[in-house]
Amino acid sequence: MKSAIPETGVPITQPAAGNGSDRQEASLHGEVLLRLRDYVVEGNIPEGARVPERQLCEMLGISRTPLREALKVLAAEGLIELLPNRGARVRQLSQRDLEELFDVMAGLESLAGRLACELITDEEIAAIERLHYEMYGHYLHRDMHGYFQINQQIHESIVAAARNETLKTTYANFAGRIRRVRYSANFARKRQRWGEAMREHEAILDALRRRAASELSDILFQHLRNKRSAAIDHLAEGQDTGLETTPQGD
Amino acid sequence: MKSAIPETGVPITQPAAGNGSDRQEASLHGEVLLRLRDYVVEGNIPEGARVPERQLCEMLGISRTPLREALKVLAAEGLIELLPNRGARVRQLSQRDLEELFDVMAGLESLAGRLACELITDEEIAAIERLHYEMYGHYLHRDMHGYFQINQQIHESIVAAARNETLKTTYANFAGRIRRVRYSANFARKRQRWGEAMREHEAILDALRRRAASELSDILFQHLRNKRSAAIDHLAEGQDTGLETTPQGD
DNA sequence: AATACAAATAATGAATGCAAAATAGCTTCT
DNA sequence: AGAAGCTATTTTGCATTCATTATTTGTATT
Repeated sequence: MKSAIPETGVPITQPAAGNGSDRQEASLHGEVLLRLRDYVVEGNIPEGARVPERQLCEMLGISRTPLREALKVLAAEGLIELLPNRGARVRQLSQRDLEELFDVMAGLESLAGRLACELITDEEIAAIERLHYEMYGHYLHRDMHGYFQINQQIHESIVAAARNETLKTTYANFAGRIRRVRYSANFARKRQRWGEAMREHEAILDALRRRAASELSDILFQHLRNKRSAAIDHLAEGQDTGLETTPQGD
Repeated sequence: MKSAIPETGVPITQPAAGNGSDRQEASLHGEVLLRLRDYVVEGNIPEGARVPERQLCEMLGISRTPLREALKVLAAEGLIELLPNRGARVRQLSQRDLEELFDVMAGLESLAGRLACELITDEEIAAIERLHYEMYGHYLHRDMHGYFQINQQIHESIVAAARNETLKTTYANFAGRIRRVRYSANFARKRQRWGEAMREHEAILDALRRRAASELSDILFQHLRNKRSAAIDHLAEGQDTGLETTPQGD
């Protein structure tokens, strides 16, 4: 058998030349790290599958040294795991792993809400309100995809309003780990749960307007907890196929 | 000038032989990573100072390849930073960085408390109570060091009671980043603040006994927030000397 | 004497090379 | 035919080497 990795190979020719998002890294290993991380997060390699060094080197047009450095970092981030003398594999998340990840995400968002209450401006709240109503529109039209997009933006806005770069980075890290599952989980959302989620979002907005830190913290945690349940349930159902059926549109 | 790094060099002769704590890593790079992390966390290299590859290679008795892999990981963890073509430096934390780190730690402990309320056993609570009274004894005897030790144990017990390995790992990561400062901050604790901290701990224990998740979450966050203030104030005072005077007993 | 310039030296970043381990393939034996 | 054992190939882990960039040292000039 060849390998399950699609050949999206675009060699790194111009290190850190204006390639879309302005991620800083000028060094080769930095470039490799960013590209590999995306590559894995986007689900280009099946869960549990080997991450073949040689093939990736060819794909990226580099030697093994910077690639291996990047792999070590990805392993530290929890995206892959390194088996001694047996190479790297895409980390397979057990149900328990997912529960833990969702809970930590819930804790981080809960913290973000708490901190946001301290310094958030009326303008920022207004912007979130606009997003909220936009999302409500998608809800009414039963447009799951649009809803999901705005939903993400709202949560990211709250994290941004916390004015804590460390928190933001950590949040992004965990978000990457569960991205595929999360997407899948949102599609699994039952109609009833969807309505609940909308109500929770209204409560979030309300608490935010009143800068009620503790209260917002509680609501956000519960909100994420409920998402967790939906996601876990969904996965438990489709356990056999695992994540391979996860939509990867974007 | 030679270098500011003390020669604690003990070459890695027996990879993962029973060297105290049972840290798994069998590979060389893993060994190096663990040792280097401790080396940096324990403050053997002054803040902002270069991390000389060659010297560390000699000290550890390895080549540059595994060392550089470890450096990449430490950079990802936030302990050091890599300047392009200019090597690694021990990350110097600005006051803002510290504020952010303390807040994230506060959020994580707050989360830990919330989760702990769900499944903590009476035995675990009893164990924390014992620690609490032991700590109270240190408080009465004005034994700052003993107090600090037990204090750490209590917070770690709460994190452990959350039954979330991901959280535990993340918590440990952040704890490592601010370890030196934290130690210093505890010594800076004024008598009045010390009394407050004891009362807060009593409230923590009370909420834990009642499994009052939201309440415990709030108390823990506030508790850590107050620690943050003490630490930041302390650092602001001794800004000139920086952290070099930090006691490093253990 | 101080500054600017230039060569020498050392450090970094990445590629290559080599030994050990794992996997695959083949043969042999029951 | 199937299992067990042995060899060949591949892959991994680390050391070494090479090119490039920074830093230091020395020299000349104002």
